[in-house]
Order: sequence, then structure tokens, then C-alpha cells
Amino acid sequence: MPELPEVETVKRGLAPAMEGARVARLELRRRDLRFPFPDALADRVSGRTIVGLGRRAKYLLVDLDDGNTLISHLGMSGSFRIEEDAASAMPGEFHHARSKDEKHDHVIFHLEGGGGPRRVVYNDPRRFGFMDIVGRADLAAHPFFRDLGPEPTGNELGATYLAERFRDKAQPLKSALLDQKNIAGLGNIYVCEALWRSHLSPIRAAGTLVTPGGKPKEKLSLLVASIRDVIADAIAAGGSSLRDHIQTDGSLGYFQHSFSVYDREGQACGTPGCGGTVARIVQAGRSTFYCAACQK
DNA sequence: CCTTGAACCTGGGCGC
DNA sequence: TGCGCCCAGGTTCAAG
Repeated sequence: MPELPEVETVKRGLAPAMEGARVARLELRRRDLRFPFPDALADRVSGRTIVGLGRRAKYLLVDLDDGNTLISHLGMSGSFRIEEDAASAMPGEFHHARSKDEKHDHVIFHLEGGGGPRRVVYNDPRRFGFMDIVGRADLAAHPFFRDLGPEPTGNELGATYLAERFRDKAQPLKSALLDQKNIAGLGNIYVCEALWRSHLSPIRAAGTLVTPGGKPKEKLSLLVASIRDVIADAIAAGGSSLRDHIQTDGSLGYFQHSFSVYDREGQACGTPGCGGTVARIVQAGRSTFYCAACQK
């Protein structure tokens, strides 16, 4: 589920509980998620102190005091939650609501220091998530990160860069934006939303946003601005939260209420004066939502 | 090189 | 109540 804004929200939610804490024990409740856990993962994390949390694309990074970084990807259905000790636990209804999923609690950080003993629990019904551990110096060269494009936040992403990547590409915009080598962290939801905001069709060839000389057309600059805006808005809203994704404090996000096209097939397009209807098509095996009337 | 499709896995929703 | 089918935020392979 989690695209960049959700992972960023998870990171911010976990930081108070994890940063500066000592991992008394890392508990692995099975031998794998999508991939087998790396050798001796529990031993390599247990006893270490967490010096900070980070994020790259859709990856959560847990920096340890021995120079290693635990890498966590939440796949489609991964989530973290914080459990304080029983004395200060949430009311019964909350416990009841989550108890049925306990069989999908796969990794538990038993933490201590800077407050009472507590647990950070990784839950992932579909087990598309994965974890690895690597020395900080080797992070950028790790296969997960080596080919990633720039973050769509701040000023890292620019129209000139994207023009280089899109030049002469017949690939549809939807697929080009989902490709993590072009931009890191976008997923199905925010690609649909960014294209709608910039009035660009998901079917349109990426190369049509570049001049014959290789410069970004104005439309491409607008797309870059839309991508930055939609990501910033989603982070500001606390990340969206659909179905099985629950934020670390147990509450649901609310940005899904402001989706303009995603999961809105058949509804009226929100572009002022458009009057079109949101359609659902399938591209590369995945749903695309857009308005054919105003996205060209 | 490019693009598509299947695979990984469970659960929710819907039609019957 | 239940069965069967389709769908879901991501990534990685294999195949054409």
C-alpha cells in the first residue's frame, strides 16, 4: 500500500518511540517475508541502539549504533504499530479490533530506554514486504537503492532531468512515472493524482513532453510541479490510509477523502467546468483512474 | 533495449 | 452462511 507519503508518515510516527531506544531483542516470528530474512538478522539488531530513522523512496531505514542500517519495505500491506506496556495500553475496543491480525505480526522490536519498555510490531498479511541489513556506507550501492531516481520532494526532481529520462520514450506516462528509476517513491495512487492535476493523459507517450531538442515542454514542468505538490499535500495530511494500512498510533489517515480520481470510477471529474467522468482502465496490469475529457 | 504478464500472499467485497 | 470470483498500495522475473 504504502507509497512515499505513507512511509514518511510511518517514519514520523515511529520516531518518538524508536529514536534513541535500545533494541533489547528483535523477535522474528517466521523465517521470511517476501524473501528470507538475512542471516543472523535478530542477533545483529538485538542489543543495538537506534540512532535515527530515515526514508528513501518507499523504504524505511533504521540506523543502528554499530554503523549498520536495517532496511524495511512495507510491500502492499505492511504496517507498524507501537504497543506500550499493558499498564498504559489502549482501551479494550482497540485491542479487540487488532487482535484478529496478530497472526500476521511477523517482526517485533522489544525496546527499552527513554521511557518504559515497549514494542514496535511489524504486521503484514500479504507478506510482500521485506527487510535487509547493510552497512551505512554500502547503502547507496545496495541493489534496492542503486538504480533509484530522485525523490519527488524538495528540489531534487527537476523538469530538465525528467526531459532527459523521457526523451524519445513511447512508454505511456503512467508507466514512466511508476518506474522507480525515473522517480523514486511514486505509486499507483499518486501517479494517477499527479496526472489529473496536470491535465495529462496516462496513455500519452512520455516522449511527447520533450522538445525535439531534448528540452522540457511547459507541460512537463507543470507535471513536475503537480508531482511535488501532491506528495507534499499527502505528507501534510499524514499519508493516506486504505484498507489494511493503519498508522502507528492506530488511527486512520484521511487523505483518501481528497483523492480526485483514484478509486472514483464513474464519479464526476472535479476539474472546474470539465463535466467529464472518471474512468478506470488497465495499464500494465494495474488500474488507472483518469478523466478522458480534461486529461490530454 | 522494450513492454506485458505472471508471480508472490491474504483478505475484503460482491454476486449468487 | 458460504462459495467462487475479482480486486488491492509493490517489486521482480520470465517471456515475447
